[in-house]
Amino acid sequence: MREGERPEFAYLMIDGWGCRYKTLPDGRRQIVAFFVPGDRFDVNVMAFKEMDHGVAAITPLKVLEIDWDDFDRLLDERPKLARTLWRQELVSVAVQREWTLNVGQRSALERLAHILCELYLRLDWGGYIKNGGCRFPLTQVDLAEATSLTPVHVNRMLQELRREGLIELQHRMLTIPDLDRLKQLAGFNDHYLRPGADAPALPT
Amino acid sequence: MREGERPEFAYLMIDGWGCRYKTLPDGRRQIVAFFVPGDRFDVNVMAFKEMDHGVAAITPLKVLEIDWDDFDRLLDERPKLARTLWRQELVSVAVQREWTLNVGQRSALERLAHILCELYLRLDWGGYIKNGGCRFPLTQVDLAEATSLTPVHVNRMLQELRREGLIELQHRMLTIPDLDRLKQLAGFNDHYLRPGADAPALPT
DNA sequence: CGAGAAGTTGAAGCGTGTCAAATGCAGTGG
DNA sequence: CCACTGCATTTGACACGCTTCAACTTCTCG
Repeated sequence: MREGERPEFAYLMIDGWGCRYKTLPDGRRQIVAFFVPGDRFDVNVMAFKEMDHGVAAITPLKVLEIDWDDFDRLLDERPKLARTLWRQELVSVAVQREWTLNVGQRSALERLAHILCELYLRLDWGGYIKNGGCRFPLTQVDLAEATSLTPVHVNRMLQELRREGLIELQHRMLTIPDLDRLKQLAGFNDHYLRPGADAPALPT
Repeated sequence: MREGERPEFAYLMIDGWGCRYKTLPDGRRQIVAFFVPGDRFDVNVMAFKEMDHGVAAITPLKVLEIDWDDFDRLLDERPKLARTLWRQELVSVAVQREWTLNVGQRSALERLAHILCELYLRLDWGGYIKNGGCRFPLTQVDLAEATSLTPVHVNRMLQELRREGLIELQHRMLTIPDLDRLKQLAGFNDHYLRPGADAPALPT
């Protein structure tokens, strides 16, 4: 799905790795979010006449296509659905704010550490961590576009993380031996990912 | 309102300038969003047990405080309200994505130009531009925290924008003589701010 | 009129980008 | 099974945009 397009359906991400991205007129490209397996659900709807960003698959992607009219009917039939979607979107904004902070204030090393922490936790909560490791299909170019660094520099920083024993990453497999140390380095706090089960305001 | 707190009420921004910000453990600070007069409405709700970010006033702020129970009741009574809030939040994410792009990919000069375009348009739509100018209470430090630059560098870039005749900014007043040229420089596109009145998906 | 906040200036340093080439790896066809 | 191809990763040398630090000036407001 490209920037500027008007999507024909609403989409619900079911499985696979993907990303949202934005580009500048001259081609500079920023990945602004990832989908990973295990994400509860990421609804992709159009609030605009044109998409303000693009969506790309990283691995083959399983998505649910929903007709706009059906979607609309669903919202009418299930009065609580809109609230749930709203709440979901509140989480999305929180994540996006964290990303703004990430590229804005953290050093190259911290940025990578932070993104790895986030992805790792999301995969973990979805049950995708086995023996402390997981599939990790992102290339260094992907990581570069998500962290606003050059692929060359991502490479060097990953080497440093490996040297420090903070990550093992090879052949599209990622292991994090000591997540707490990595969180520490990244200044990572999982607040922003977890809509508290105990938040009183927004019953689903 | 501080990061980590649990707000007692829901808040609706009515008037005045304010910002949302996030900080790192060592004090580095990022402004992740501004409120400006004329914004249709910005609801401040808690989706988390703790706030993932702080909110600060820049000018005196007029806000509506809403009791959580009242808010909840309101959501029940007005089935379409949740949809509206959802839609509103979709705009917020879009704006936040643009900010991620801004600090991630644009040069210092472009970043400033972009943020000025955004604020100027939002003020304009709210009817706050008179004779091509408006009150502009942000300091260079504020702009620095929003653009992830140092105040010193913001200063130099603002001078360059002035030298090029792209902005006039003094005594807390901002004028943009030729918005199109500034947009051009910034790579600005207002897609992300305007939920199309003609978007079919999300009737309010 | 005085004091603190905001804005301005210059010189020097550093984190990350740029460029260019080499190496490794996976899939494909002969 | 191996040569071939294209993409991903790695390495080194050098460049530059932005930061840092520190001092000075100008505003704002009690």
